[in-house]
Amino acid sequence: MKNTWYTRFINLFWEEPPTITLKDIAKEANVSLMTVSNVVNGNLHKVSKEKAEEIKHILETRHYVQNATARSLAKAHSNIVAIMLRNVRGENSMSSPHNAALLGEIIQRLQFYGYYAMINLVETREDIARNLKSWNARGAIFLGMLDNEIEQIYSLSSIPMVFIDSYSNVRQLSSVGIDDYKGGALAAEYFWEKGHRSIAFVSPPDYENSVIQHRLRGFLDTLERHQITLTADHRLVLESDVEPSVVERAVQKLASMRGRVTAAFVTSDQMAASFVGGLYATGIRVPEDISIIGFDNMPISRQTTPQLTTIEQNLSQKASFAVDILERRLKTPSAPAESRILDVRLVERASVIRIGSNGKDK
Amino acid sequence: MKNTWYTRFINLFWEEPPTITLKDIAKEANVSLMTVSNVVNGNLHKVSKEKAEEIKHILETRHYVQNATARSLAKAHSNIVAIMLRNVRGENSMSSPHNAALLGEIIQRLQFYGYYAMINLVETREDIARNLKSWNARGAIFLGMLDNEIEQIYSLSSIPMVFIDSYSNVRQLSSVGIDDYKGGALAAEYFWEKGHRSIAFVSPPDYENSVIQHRLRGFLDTLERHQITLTADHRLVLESDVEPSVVERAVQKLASMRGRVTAAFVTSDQMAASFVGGLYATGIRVPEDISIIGFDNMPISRQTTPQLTTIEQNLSQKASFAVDILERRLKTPSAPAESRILDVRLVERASVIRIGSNGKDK
DNA sequence: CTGAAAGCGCTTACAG
DNA sequence: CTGAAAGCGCTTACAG
Repeated sequence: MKNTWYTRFINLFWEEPPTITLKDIAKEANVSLMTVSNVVNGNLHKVSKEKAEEIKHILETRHYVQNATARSLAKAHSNIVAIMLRNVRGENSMSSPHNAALLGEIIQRLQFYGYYAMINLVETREDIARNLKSWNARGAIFLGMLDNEIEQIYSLSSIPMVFIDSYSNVRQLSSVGIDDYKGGALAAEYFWEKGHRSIAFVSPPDYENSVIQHRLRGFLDTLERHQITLTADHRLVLESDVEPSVVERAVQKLASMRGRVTAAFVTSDQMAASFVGGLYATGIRVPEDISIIGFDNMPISRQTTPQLTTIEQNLSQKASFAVDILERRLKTPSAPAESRILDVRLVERASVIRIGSNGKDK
Repeated sequence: MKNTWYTRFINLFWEEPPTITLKDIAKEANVSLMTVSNVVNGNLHKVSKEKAEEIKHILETRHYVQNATARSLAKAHSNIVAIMLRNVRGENSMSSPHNAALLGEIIQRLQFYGYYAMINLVETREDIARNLKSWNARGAIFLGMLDNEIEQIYSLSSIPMVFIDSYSNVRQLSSVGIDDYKGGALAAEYFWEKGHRSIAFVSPPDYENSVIQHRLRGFLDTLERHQITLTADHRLVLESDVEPSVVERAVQKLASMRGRVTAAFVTSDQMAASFVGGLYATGIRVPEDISIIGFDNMPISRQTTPQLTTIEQNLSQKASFAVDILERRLKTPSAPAESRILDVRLVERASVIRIGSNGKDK
């Protein structure tokens, strides 16, 4: 916007607080713009001590705030880290406590390093492309992208990226995830030990190489080792894990399997909690009639009655590892890709009961 | 970054996908940069139809993405809407399902209008000042700011702002909130009808003119009309509503009041759910021993056993009203400040029991 | 309908 | 240690 005579005129009445620029500070300090810039950016070895002090003082009294858009344009990159979260139209992916808490931790850590967090709820590949480029983001963090999307994403931009909860065959991928296979295995083994032989698996669709697929494999492999097979009708697939009506329907389905099924592994605490409540409403008690194991160890797993036995993962660690890896790659462009797989463990609470080997009694 | 001979040289090996600019497109289309700019920005009445089509085609095949930092610098404002969320150091304010779901809805609606959402977890006033200015944000949405902060925030910048869940005496304030007073009153009235006379109020601190204070007032006024007073020890204050240990301590406190208290109004479902689970663990049954009313009507209120009677508020409406008000003020700068207070209602479920007027029996 | 000029507020690269 | 020049990719304001 040019500073024409009439914009000045209007400002007289509008009382817009004037924007302070490097130039203003330079004039006031009787130095060049570059010297002020050096002070602002901490290149103090390029400025004499006295001048630096004086300039710092003026910067403070004038409440100078750097114009991030100008800086980004000149440097060809910004201090923005784009966070890409898959969103299904009409749903709210942040109503998942897992996603929400993870995002919160990520943003906090990003801010700690001085980055700005721009959140993009993405539905299409075009969304990703646009968001990745338009703000010259310094780096990007992806949540829950699928294998087949990752290669495409890589070709879109060469800024450092970290993928959370993604499996991929792409080499040189920086990623943070958990041992989903083990999580599934742990649940299966625990059910087995407690005498369960007829078990259900409840989850969103197990897309190729997805988190869910790995949990399912760990679960199936372990059951198989114990000569148990999971029949097709014991596999409940929820198209949405946040839509109440979808979850409710699955609860009814499981309720109808009473007697034929003694236990169910539900791949999130959020869903598992709905199952506990929902089953109770239909007269089925957890764990007396059906035992349940959840996933995540979110606060909600302690708010149900009975409290949920669940697979624990460390969310805040997942978040900080992701940001730390990104930060290393941003600081030193030659830094290699890093991947971290966090461990999981089973937290024993009250939603699983021991039954006789005939699959009926306590 | 200047395009010197050696940066070109390096690029030869780096294979950075080249950034396409207006200039590149202009050259390819044999028109001036301005004509391309007009097409990109939809000022089609300034361009002949044939040229427009041709340029559009080139834009597409070249995957042109506008450089938002350059645009923002030239226009003196960006398409970013800053979302300010109060955060307490060491806690994660997004682990509150209410905040998380609200944020998700806001971001979705912001994206619908073509804005970018930058999330700022703010701890100090300096955080707000910096975040408000540095990106030339087009507008800002504040969550849960207190009365005494709002005036200061106003003086920081004159971009359009909308406050969610804030009470303030500042005139010309655009805000969206709910009828907190009524929410408190509804809970008190319901307890009264069900025969409860000795009631507790559980919440975070009731800062001056805060959401909590208004709920408390509605609650107290209603009890008073029925000649009931809430004694000081029946007022449980939680310094944090997300820290499990803090909530746990409050649960113990309420448990110790068994017999002296027959009901408790807990100002969020999240906390209320912890109370239901926590009390059960100490052998106190809800609602038989203590009745509970929550607030928000979040999914969790249906996942507890018993399901929570709660005060419902419409989160997605709160979010879209906030964004819509902001959008109107952005489109037409002369648009007046708007405030909306959403209604609340009591959702009756199973966490409150009727007791005899002597305060003991069913 | 089209375009050349100046400017947004900063940084890089270089000369003193 | 300091600063004048050129440039980042766009827009505004204006002349044709």
